[in-house]
Amino acid sequence: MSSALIEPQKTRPGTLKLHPIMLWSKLFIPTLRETPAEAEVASHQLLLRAGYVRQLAAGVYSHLYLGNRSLLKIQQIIREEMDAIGAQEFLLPALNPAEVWQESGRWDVMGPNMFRLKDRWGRDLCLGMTHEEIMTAIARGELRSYKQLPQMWYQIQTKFRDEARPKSGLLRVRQFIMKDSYSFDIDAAGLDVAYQKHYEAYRKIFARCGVDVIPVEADSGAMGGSQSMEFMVPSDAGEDFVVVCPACKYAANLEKAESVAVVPGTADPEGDLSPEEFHTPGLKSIADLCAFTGLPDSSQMKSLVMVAGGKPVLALLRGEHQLSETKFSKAVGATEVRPAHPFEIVDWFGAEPGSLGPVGVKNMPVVADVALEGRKNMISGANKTDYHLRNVTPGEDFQAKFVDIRQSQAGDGCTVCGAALEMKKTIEVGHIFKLGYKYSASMGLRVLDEKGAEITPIMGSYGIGVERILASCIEQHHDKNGILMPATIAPFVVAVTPVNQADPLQRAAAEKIYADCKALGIDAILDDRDERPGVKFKDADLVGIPYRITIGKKLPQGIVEMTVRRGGAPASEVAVDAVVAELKKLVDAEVAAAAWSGN
RNA sequence: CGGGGCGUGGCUCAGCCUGGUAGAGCGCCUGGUUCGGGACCAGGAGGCCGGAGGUUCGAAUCCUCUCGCCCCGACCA
Repeated sequence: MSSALIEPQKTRPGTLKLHPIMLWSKLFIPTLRETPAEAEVASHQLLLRAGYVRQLAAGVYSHLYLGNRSLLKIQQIIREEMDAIGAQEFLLPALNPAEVWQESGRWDVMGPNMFRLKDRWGRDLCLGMTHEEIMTAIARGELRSYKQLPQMWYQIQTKFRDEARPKSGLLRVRQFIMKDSYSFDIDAAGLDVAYQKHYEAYRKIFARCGVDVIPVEADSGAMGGSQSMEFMVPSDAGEDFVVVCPACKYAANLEKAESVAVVPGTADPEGDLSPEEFHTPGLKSIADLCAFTGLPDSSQMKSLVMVAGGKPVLALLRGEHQLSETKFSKAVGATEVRPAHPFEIVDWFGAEPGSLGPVGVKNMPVVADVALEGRKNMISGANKTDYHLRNVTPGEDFQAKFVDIRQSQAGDGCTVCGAALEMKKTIEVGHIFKLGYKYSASMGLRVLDEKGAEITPIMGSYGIGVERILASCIEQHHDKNGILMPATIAPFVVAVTPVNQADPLQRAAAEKIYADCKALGIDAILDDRDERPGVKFKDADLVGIPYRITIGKKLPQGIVEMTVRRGGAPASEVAVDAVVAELKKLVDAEVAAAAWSGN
């Protein structure tokens, strides 16, 4: 083996080399033939089998050499795009004193999700879940004048969250790498610019990493934020639902999605009828009533008793619809919302759950979903155990505030174009958020404007889950043989594989090809292991190396093979002298194709 | 936090019901034969059966407690 190969390459000042030795035989790449029993989702299984990660504890993973190489490449892409919009990279402490979190009020709000600890003096500390407080603390100490704004600061580092239930490998963990950036602007217009810049940077980042994302409108929560968008990767391994319109661009988080309910299955009975009680012994569910009355669930009125801010509210929906707690809490202006306990219901209604309805309710507000507006002569509970009413007409037989409190469902009409909406399971990989003044106001960040008046800067925060990009990329791109990494974030771009390591000609050719790849900046690994070719091919496929140059039988005729992992096309024969140039062309084309081309 | 499942060499698992000297395949080490999609033969190393307590002459196996991991649900700035 030529010793030149294992000597560190000369490094120009200021450039960063990941590792000088790229000989497979020298690297720690512990691939597994069998799938470890604890792994359920594809990305988790493959990350383990391909030797990218090992688990240390529930939701805590070690990133081994290959995993770290991919993560570093992802981080580098993020870094480039963040720098391109003028953001500045910081490195912040993971260990935070309680005080800053108490100032913002989140010491209490975060509850058991925050890792907390005490130092030797008994002082409270926590491990940072996110860095709004720290960034704001820096800003308020240093920013004095409008002339210093806007600012965009970011960091790529480990954050902690004591998840109640870590799961799905790297998809939901307790310690993770996150890119978070924070913007400080003089006014809302400035924030709009920072937000838009991040939106575009994020599109570029995800495109370059080879993950297909759907940007969706998201709920900004009870934090007073005005606008928020999530970047979602469609995948069955995900746990967030997103509503998308196949016809127009509409897409929204399920919590927030608006839609038009489908037309009821049966037209309402005509006429100005009065409510009429009927006996329904033991019938409690909507399904029971459908069977009993012979009317579809869309003719039933569902009554849910909620407790909002400590006070009862009656929520009404069409029988087949689900309540959106997010929309409901917004509708009633309460942050804390929960279903009522059965004993409370009996107390307030004098009837058991299953026989409730809006008629005659005086002791609480009634909020009805808009899908009930204009309906008439429906079925509802009678507020008398085992009795229901027919011919109940909203607005006549009871008064209610009509608001959209319904969770959208697949098949609903798009509010923009009317097409039938689809529902997708997704993984959240990024979130951009107009924070407003929450942190700057509570933590006392103020600068002077041009008139010398004190003003509070407006903030935004923008996060990306780095491991989630890796995991969701694998979720989207894998086959029976292993991971199908894009060249942009694969741990290595090409595996140079001599079939017979004992053949000095093959070895020499492989070393030359390897060296030529390095010279052209192609991240190569030379599989110099004294293994049977099948083992090398299987490993290269499993690990997700996008290109392979195989040096074998036809070398004496000056021919080697090039295999493209994605697409499953058969290997092509290429002249030895041309193969690296050919590879370079393919890689460049792939990288160029991954760039975001705009909307 | 509720419900379920599982802890036995590095990995996948058998053995447990019916207590009696801890097994297989893969991987690993040595030698040999092989060498284009996870080779074959021979030899070998490696396990306080998650932990603690109990029952018993005797516990991987039965009982109690505990810890850990996975899945479903609740939760998720």
